[in-house]
Amino acid sequence: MTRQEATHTQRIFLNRDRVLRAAVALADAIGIDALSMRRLAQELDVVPMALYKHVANKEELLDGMADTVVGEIDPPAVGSDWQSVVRGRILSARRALLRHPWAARVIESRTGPTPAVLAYLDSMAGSFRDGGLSADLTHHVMHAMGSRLLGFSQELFDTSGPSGPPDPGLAAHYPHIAELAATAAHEGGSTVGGGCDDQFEFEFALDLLLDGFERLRRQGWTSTRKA
Amino acid sequence: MTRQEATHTQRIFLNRDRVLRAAVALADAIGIDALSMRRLAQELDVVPMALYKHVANKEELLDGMADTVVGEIDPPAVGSDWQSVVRGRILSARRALLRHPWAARVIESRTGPTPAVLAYLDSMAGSFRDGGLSADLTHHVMHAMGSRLLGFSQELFDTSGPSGPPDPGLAAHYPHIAELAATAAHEGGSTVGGGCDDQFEFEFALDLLLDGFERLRRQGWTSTRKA
DNA sequence: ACCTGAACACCGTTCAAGT
DNA sequence: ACCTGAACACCGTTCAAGT
Repeated sequence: MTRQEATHTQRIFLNRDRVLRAAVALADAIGIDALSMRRLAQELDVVPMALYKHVANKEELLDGMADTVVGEIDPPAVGSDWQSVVRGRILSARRALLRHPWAARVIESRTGPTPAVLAYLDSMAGSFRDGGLSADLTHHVMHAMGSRLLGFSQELFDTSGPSGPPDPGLAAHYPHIAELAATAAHEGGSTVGGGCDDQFEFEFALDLLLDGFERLRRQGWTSTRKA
Repeated sequence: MTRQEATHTQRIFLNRDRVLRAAVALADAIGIDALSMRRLAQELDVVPMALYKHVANKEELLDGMADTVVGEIDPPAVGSDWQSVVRGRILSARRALLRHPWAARVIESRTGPTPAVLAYLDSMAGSFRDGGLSADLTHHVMHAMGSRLLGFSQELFDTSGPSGPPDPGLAAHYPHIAELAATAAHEGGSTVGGGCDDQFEFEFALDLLLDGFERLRRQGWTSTRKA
């Protein structure tokens, strides 16, 4: 079959990469809950079962989508102190997650780490070790960071959406929360309903942790449990 | 209809509480993925549509299940320093989540905070304020804690399951991770495959954060952004 | 080798009807 | 008032068949 015939009949062969990239784009467009094998097949002008030649099942599709997003994280910077390297990489991971709002939930739902996640975590562990943290401390530091290593905000609820005017009943039932909300409104400066500055909160928590780790490193901290 | 007749015909009327308690018990038993409206109805010896008189839809059922678990968290201790109060409450929340392994995912999937979560967060904010943290600092501290306030481990993957023997190929591809795994194996003392001490890692991260907050409080920290 | 069609065993939810 | 039965519009996935 010549290229012209292929173009004419619109028979472009599927492959794993095309499936994954279409899945990522579709999830970006319609949300992860609306992404079904059937809907994805429709997007690729193909019958649902055609997908199963390139992906064992939906879980494997989600694995591939997670790895696609993790693959977008920038490589580590060189020639900086370890805190800058780690900080910059995590902020890059956060930007990747913000580009694909469904990605955090998908990564979290994987039962085990995918190859790209393992590679990323290995690289991050290397950055801590290169910065002079012991293997012992690096281990606990990686656990303490947890999903934040991949740019997860770890907030309880997505505050980025439309927050509307503050509920007048809220202050009566939840006085302390109302007080904090008022604080945010004053600080934000811009729109009152806008709520919190997610980027500020993310960096506040990140820097608090990194500073804590550096303090432990300087103290020569080791876990006190028996060997 | 007398009570005997009611007993004989097994017609026990449904109500919201009975539905929620059955849902929690069923999720504990068969896992959250297997919990469907149809399966829950079957457990209650009722036709699926009977549930919709007591719960608007499945989302509202999940809301109720989340609040049931959050309601199990112990009240705050009295007469201690703020760090002990907060720490004890969060460890209680963690125990509740460990009793209901599905709960973290369900709470996280709620689009907004449920009433029990709001009440809990308000109470926690109060504990920080009573400890002498400013409203400003308390606000950022609550964000920094995020889901950890409710006992979430925030780890990337569930390390508590059966971890099996270490993959021999892992050391070759991911040398830094292999080194950390070796550290954990030595420390754990007990079974080599057992992996990490989740409780230790949780308390390590928690105490690091609480210590950081107390340091900021002593310094009289305020967010430096314009008012 | 790669794609198709029909079917299976499920979902959450509606609607109109029963008692 | 509370529960039921049947149906609708979906799922992920199997299997045997097409080309």
